[in-house]
Amino acid sequence: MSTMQEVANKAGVSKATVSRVLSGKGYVSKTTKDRVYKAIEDAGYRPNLLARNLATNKSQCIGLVVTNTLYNGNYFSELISQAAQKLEDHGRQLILVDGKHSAEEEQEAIQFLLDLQCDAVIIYPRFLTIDVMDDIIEQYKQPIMVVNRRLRKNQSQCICCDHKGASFNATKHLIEQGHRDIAFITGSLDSPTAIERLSGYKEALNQHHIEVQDKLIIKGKWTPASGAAAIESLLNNKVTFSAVLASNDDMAIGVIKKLTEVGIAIPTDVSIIGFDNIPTAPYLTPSLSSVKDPVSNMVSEVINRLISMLDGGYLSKNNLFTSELLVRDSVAYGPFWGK
Amino acid sequence: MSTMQEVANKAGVSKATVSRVLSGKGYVSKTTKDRVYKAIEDAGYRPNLLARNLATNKSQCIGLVVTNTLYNGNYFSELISQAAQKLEDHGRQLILVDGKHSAEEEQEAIQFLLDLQCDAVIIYPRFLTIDVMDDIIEQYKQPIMVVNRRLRKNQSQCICCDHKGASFNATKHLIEQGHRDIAFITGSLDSPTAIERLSGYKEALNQHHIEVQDKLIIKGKWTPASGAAAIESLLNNKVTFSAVLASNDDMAIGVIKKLTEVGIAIPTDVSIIGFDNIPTAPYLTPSLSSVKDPVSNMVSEVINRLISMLDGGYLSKNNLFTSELLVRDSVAYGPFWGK
DNA sequence: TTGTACGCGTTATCAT
DNA sequence: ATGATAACGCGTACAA
Repeated sequence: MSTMQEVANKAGVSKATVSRVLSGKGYVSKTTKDRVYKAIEDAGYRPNLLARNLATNKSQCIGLVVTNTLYNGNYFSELISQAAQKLEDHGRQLILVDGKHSAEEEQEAIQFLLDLQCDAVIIYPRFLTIDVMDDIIEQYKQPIMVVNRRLRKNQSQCICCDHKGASFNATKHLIEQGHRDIAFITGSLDSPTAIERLSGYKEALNQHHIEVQDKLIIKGKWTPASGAAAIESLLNNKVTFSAVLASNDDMAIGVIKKLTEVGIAIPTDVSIIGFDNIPTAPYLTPSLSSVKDPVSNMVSEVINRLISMLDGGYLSKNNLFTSELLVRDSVAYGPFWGK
Repeated sequence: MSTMQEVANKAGVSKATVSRVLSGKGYVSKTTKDRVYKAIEDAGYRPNLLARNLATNKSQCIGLVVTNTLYNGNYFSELISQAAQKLEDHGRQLILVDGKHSAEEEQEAIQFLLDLQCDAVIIYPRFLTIDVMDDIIEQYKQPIMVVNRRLRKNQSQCICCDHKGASFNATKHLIEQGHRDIAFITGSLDSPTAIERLSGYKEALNQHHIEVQDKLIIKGKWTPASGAAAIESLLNNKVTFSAVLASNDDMAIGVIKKLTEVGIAIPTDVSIIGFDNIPTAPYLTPSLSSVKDPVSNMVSEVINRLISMLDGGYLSKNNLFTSELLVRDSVAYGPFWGK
């Protein structure tokens, strides 16, 4: 409301002095300091951060771009709360902006944050290609980090997860349990993550000399409804399967819902594994096994690295995080893996 | 990177002309316009939003403050995605900042957004008292709207929901189903919402001349774990109950988990209702009935009203939204309400 | 149609 | 220890 100049007038000093008091830099006598504090109080003065950031070329803000198509999943809250917490530890503010639902809009969101002079930007891309991101990174002076994509040129600016290996291991686990007809529900195939998970599944089958059957591979769209639809199409086509690997937990939940609806006992007849497991998942899907995606670790690492670029200090070189297969003890439905 | 002045030099014109080209305001000849566009392209120019906002005293940004203790619930994603979507429709950017986990920090978050000169701020408060919020609202020139709290002084700046009435109705429904011993699990009692829901429960019992039994009222903390713990203590103390009203769905999920663990058949032996139901809930808790909290409607209304204050146009006076009891058809577990 | 010059609210570099 | 004053990058009356 009131400006620094007005405070200065009230206190009978100059703008410069008020600024010194506020920043704590430079000498200023005890008495005038008190006068200034009082004037600030009286005026109800608040600094205009736009002006400050413009002058200092710093903002203490770090931007995060996420597509709103992710907002509805379990994944999102984990991502956001982790990022907010971690940045809070380093005295930074997180600014989340909506990446909306296209590559263009994701790019606009990034540029908005950069134009706002955020100190750094984190991208959790969904539609943007790595080439475009590589370009953007080189175009701007602010550090930009990409989560969950393997960049081509700026490899130190990204963190990713071995989705293929994770999927391979999950499939291998099912095979070792004796399964041969394993249905696979893909994510949206315009997503690299979905592709990697599919290829891990295929590779595991190949390595165990089990034929990859096209009819066992159904396209999903990450949502519970698409998981349910996928399993329904399998049933309608009378495809035989004894296990399901769904490309994320939401779809696995849809699968469980559909199977129970038609009277198929989950643990006895079919084994199911999902992906992306987050902390609250055990409550939502008590006996669904899942491959934990290391979001938290990745976000944490990304932020550590950004802070180190801004402040100096921390350094690490871990670019690739691994997933962990969580086989849950069954609770409500009996043992999942007991054949 | 490069400034408007540099673009102007490249194009052989003045800053003002570049500015005119960018804003589309004022006359500028076709030929120079083209020269300027080319210069902008060549320079890779991007406007500095800090400077622009400082000069215009507008930002096209609307801030939202939410405690990160909410980030992990289902509620949050619904809230955020709704807000982002709605603001997108009006050409505004949503900026989410972390309200962290105390009244002071919530207040700091608000002031941060205001200091950033956001055009308006939306608060979904968790710890802040209405008195403090009333003060803040009067202190700043930017419009501030509060969701889910009934302000004392600035009643037109808030939107809320009749939690008490909703809880009353849910309880009444259980009573009409023949239940007499209805356990109630509260939310964190430092939350007004939790208090209102508790009082609705009590009032419904009173109105039906059913004694309020203290041993049936257990304190929870909104989390699934606390719901499970609550039900466990009831069982340990051999308290008789035939229905459970949990103050949110997360706790209800914990209740279901615990009951199934100890071998109590949910639908046959006990009826359960939760609160806050969000769109994806049917997949998470297929047969849990729930009282739908009208978050979407409230957020939508708040944003409509803000936009109208900023742009003019829309007007509405609906300050109080009502909840709706959703009794689900059971799917996996048999009929919930069949006694 | 275009250019000049000032203001936005700070910080920071000089003198004093 | 304090006060002018020049940046910061942009918008905008006003003049030309």
